[in-house]
Amino acid sequence: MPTEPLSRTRIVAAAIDLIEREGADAVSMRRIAAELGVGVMSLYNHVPNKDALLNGVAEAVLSQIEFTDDPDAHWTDRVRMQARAFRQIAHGHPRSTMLVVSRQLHSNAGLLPVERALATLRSAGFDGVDAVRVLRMFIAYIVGSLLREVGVTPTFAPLHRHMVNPDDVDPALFPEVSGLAPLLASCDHDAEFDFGVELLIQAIAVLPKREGTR
Amino acid sequence: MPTEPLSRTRIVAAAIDLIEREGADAVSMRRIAAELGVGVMSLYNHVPNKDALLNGVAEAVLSQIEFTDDPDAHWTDRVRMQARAFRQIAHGHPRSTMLVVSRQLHSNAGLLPVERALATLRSAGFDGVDAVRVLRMFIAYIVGSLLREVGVTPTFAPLHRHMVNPDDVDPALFPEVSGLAPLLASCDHDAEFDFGVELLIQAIAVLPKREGTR
DNA sequence: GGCTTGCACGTACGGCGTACGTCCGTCAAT
DNA sequence: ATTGACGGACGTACGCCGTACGTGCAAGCC
Repeated sequence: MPTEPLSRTRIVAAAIDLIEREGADAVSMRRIAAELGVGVMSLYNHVPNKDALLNGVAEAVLSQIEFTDDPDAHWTDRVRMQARAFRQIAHGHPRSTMLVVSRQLHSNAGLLPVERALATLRSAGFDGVDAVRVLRMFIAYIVGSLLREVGVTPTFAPLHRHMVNPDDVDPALFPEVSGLAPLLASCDHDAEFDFGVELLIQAIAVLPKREGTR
Repeated sequence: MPTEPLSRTRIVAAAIDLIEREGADAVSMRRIAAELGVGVMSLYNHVPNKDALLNGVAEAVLSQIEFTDDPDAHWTDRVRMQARAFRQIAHGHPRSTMLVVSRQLHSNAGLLPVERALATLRSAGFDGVDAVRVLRMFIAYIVGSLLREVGVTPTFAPLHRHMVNPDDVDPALFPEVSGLAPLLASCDHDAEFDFGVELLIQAIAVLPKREGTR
């Protein structure tokens, strides 16, 4: 049985699989090797160390997002589409999301979304300074939203679970929180995300545009 | 020499100190114990496990932020002030920031900022549903911004450092990125943060307000 | 004095990342 | 056909990690 030869790609795939099945904490070189039916140290023939492997995971996930950009559409639609495309990560690879947003990628995988976004914003008439500013703002919002969605950051209902009975929160100390507890306890991530995106788009749409494209 | 008795508070303080000095990776029970001149297992008399200790760190940092809320100020000013207060975390405890935003806190420490924010938004005339929505949106933006600021998330200039010469980015493939490289490479976090906050405030200020406060 | 209680501490176990050395199959040059 | 170099798979070993468990000691109570 000529088992498929080991390769960086296969290793990364196994890592992603493992993360999605058992969470990021379950990832160890030994575990991945076991998953592949291979000795631990064999991995190091294809990957310099664990950190690089995790970067590989982040890149792989990132490069899977499907940008279907229509250059003829209105720029607001294009921005909306790109934001949503990025959010696919949270759906397709929820437990890898943290990895994707928290690693500095020095490869082209990380540059493509940036390039697309900047092109869209420039085509909308923003100069370089504003395009970068707006992009950074969107990224901050999207990253924060994804983290909430995959449960890294709280909904900022610490009443997420675990304290179903709102007895734990003193209504005298926290009247608003306890009054709005039902609203805080549930979160429609789709709606929540879109609400923010629309608000942001609307906000930047009225941003005064300078002339000198520089 | 009656050395100060060990206590949860002292342990948490040592942990924060260690994180800020050497980064979150340097934190281990052994290391903290050594820092306190104490046996490793003594820590477990005051803290059930490492995870709980890290929660303690997050709570301690979170509860240090100074909210100076002026109920008479215009709500837009109050929102601005609260957003900035939260951002103090990144300044006062940069290397603990990740911990603060990524841990689900089931204590009052995490509820106080939420309570303040909700109260402010309600006083501005938002009903419960909108207040929660807007709050979530702000939190997402702030969390994302803080992570960028403390270097967890890239500026989304992967050209942050390490690739000073923009030869690594192919101008043919990434015209915008390479054209805007100087802008992407530097980031004035103060200005960037305020830009977003102002945009958000402005956006929600024009949000239609429903009547029925329910 | 005896007894309980609480805390500091040592030892030990299983798991981690990875440096290093070994072994073996393949293939080019002889 | 023989040899030699080479690349990849693997085992061993080291120094870390979190923490379960047991021991010993000092203070407070009867």
